[in-house]
This record gives sequence, C-alpha cells and structure tokens, in this order.
Amino acid sequence: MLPLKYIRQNAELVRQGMAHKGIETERLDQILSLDEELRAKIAHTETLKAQRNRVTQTIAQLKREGGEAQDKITSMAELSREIKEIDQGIQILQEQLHTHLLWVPNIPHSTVPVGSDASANRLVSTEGELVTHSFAVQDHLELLTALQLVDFEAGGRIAGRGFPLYTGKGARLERALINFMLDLHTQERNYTEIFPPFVATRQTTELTGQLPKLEEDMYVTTVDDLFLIPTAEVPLTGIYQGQVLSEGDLPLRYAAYSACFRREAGSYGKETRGLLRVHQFNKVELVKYVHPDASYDELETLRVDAEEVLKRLGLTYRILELCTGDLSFAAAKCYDLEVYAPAGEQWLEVSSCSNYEAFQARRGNIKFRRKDTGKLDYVHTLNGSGLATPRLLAAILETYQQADGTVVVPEALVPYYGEETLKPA
RNA sequence: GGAGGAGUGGCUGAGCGGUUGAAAGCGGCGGUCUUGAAAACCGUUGACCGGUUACCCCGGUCCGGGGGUUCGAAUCCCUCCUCCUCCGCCA
Repeated sequence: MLPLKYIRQNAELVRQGMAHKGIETERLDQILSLDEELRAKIAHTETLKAQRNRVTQTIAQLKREGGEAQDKITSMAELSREIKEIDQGIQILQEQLHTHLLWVPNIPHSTVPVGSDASANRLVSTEGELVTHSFAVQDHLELLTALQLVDFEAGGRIAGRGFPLYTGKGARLERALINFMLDLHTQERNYTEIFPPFVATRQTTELTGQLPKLEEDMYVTTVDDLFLIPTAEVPLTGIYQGQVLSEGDLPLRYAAYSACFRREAGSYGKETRGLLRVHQFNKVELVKYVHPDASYDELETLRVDAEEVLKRLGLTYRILELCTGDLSFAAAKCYDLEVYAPAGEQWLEVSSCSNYEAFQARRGNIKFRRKDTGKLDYVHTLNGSGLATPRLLAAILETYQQADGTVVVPEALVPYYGEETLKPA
C-alpha cells in the first residue's frame, strides 16, 4: 500500500509506475478525486467539532459553577446530529478509498528495467555448465515414476490433480531437501528458524499483498475465513503486524519451512507435467525485516543465500532481474533464480527474491523507532524462496541421472538422505 | 462449548461522565558530572489525519475492534475479538 499523501503528491510518478507494471491507471484517478472530496468533508466536520468542543467546555464550566446551560445543550444537540451525518459520509469515502488503495501496486525501483513481459527481463548471470548426457535422457516425470518416488494417482484420489503423494524414498528425499536447506540458512547463515501456522487470516494475507488481487488463487476455509498459505512469506511477514521494533533489533532474518497451497486457477495445460506446477508443494522461505537504508544491500545477500542452495547441490542456474511488467504486485525489485533442467533444456523458476520496501510494512503497520530522531518509520521487508522443492527435485533427477537409470544423490544431500544413489525398483 | 476476570502510551500501571491525551515508574532522547563509561541528578519524550507546508503553529481523531446512550465517554450500555482462571470435551 502506498500512502495516500504520497500518491497525492506524486500522482504522475505513481501513474507511470502502474503503467510500467501493466496496470490500468483508472483507479488512480478515482483515488485522487475521492481524496479531494474526503478532505473537503474532513475540513468541514473538523470546524464543527472544534465548535462543539468549545461549547462543551463552556457547559462544563457553567455546571461546575451551578449555572444554567439548557439553551446551549439544546443547540448542541443539533450540531452533533450534523457532525454525525458528515462523519458517516466520511466513513463511506474512506472505505472506498481503502478498497482502491489495496489495488494500487508498489512502484518499481528506478533501476528495474522497463518492459511489459518476461522477454524484457535482464539476465544477470548464468552459473555452471549446461549439463549434457551422452545417453538418452529421461525427464523428471519418467524418473519419478521409475524410481517410485511420487504416486500422482494416489494423490489424485485423495485430493485431486496437483496434490502429489511422495512415497518411500521420495518422501525421505523430500524431507532431506527441506532439512538440508533449513540447516544451511539457520546454521551457516543468520536466519532464525520458524515453524509457522499454515493458515492465515484475511488481514494477514492482505498485508503481504496476496489479497485482494490473488484471492481466486487461494484456498480458503469458508467457515473461519482463513486462507491456506501460498507461501511462508505470509505468516513470516505477519509476525510483527501492528508492532513497533527498535532499531537495534534490525535486521531480523527468518527462515521457515511450510507447505504451500495454490489453486493456480486458469493455468491448466501449461507446465503441468509432473511436479512443475502443483497445488501443494514444500518450500523453505526467507524473510527479512530491515532498516530502509539497508534494504537493497539485504536484497543482494538474500539472493546469494538462495543461490547457495543451488551451488551446494551442484546445479546449473541463472539469475534474472525482472522487468517492471513481470514484477509482482507488491515488489519494488525482484530477482528470479532459475535452475537448469537438462531433459527439456528448460530453465525452471525455483526462487524469487524481492524487496518490498515499505509496501507491506505500511499495510501491516510494522514500524521501528529511529535511534537518531526517536521517530517512528516503516521497516522494509524482503523475502525469497530458499527454495521450493518440486522443481528443484526435478532438476536434481534430470541432472544427476545415469545411463543405467540410477540417479546419484548430490553430495550435500547424502548426509540427509542416507544413501548415495537412487535406484529403480 | 459453559461460567467468571481482564484488555489504557515502546513497556509496567493509575484513572471509572466534563481542567485526563491521559498520574507514576521503566525505557528513549538531551544535559550536568567524568579522561571515558556506569551511577546519580536536571530537563525532555505518544501516534495518526487535515490546514499550512517551515513537522513551527492551528484544528481534529485515537485508552482492544465496531456500534449505541449523552450537550459531552478511557469512564455507562450492546456486540465482536484476544488473553487469564475454573468446568466440560478432545488429544
């Protein structure tokens, strides 16, 4: 959420930012006119309230001195009715404005390349060699099946398509990946481990920016209006909503595993093979609360921390800086990490590392007290996947497959998985 | 699920219809003292909105959320939420 005052004073900047993100700016004009109307009403009611307060003081004094105040009391009743009426109008305007404001995206950082779609993303670098095999390769789905790691049909019987059931060694490998990543971030980097709730209230889900825009992509429990989290970013960023942190606490860095639930409405038929797009998956998420001056440095280290997972696993990947049109609603700047999957010679997105600046902090009212001025200011929040498992597993299988149909377990995972090779049944 | 108690500023905690935006303490900030620090002492210290834009001033709002009573509500009433205690249920 952008502050109303900021929008008012920087309307053209906001308009341009929205346009660069490919979002209609009609709403901006509505906001500006509602804002004007609102301020006029506020000025009016405040004048009346000032009058009421003055007279109320007089009445109090008269009463104390034992005087007669009935005529003043009678005239005040009329004034109070008028104030109430104007205030009701103000409330309606404020609700309308709030609704519109929830739909105004964050403005891209000035360094973000301008473009309308993924083709304008900037390739930062490619790490590792493009793996080639001297034999006929299997894709990850064939390998999953041959190695009996995932039973898609059973998952389908239980919950429907897109809910994979990991079995036996597959379940163990999945757990190994999660533990490996959590240990890396919490023991070798400065992240505090969190095990969060997997559901969140509407308010929490709004603060991270998933709502209202992505409501149709969320699973919701209708009786309680709780949302199944699409990422641990939601609970992690919700931890400090409404709180005031002290400057000395910053930066706060958290890492959490969670299952992630996404309806992926409308995306059937596209990349839906195997594990590439599913409704429930596992992910380790990194979230930081930082001082505004440090947020862009923290974005770089966040990305490096996410990259480390891929490096340790010996996978080939590339780093993209997203262009304005590909940037998510709440992000000011974002890097994507894409891992190389040799079977289809595809790059698979396994992480997005974003700086939201104060966008989420404003929605969630997360502040800190500045040491120098003693004043309150919004923190900056960042998050990045570190990482999501399904595509990571796909890349591992395709990269480490052997001519005999076995798959070598990456060295870093062996202590977690317990064996050095995955063999077909 | 049933019964009772409580939610006040960054924190603890008074106030229970009108000089209370809110005592006191802690914390924070500034200063005195000190080679420096601590301690002590003195001073200072809420947030948000609007006008104005120089955060200087003026006005307004805010005592868990929402609604009501009243000329006037932190204070009375209703409702919701959260926490605590007891009972029940489940693990």
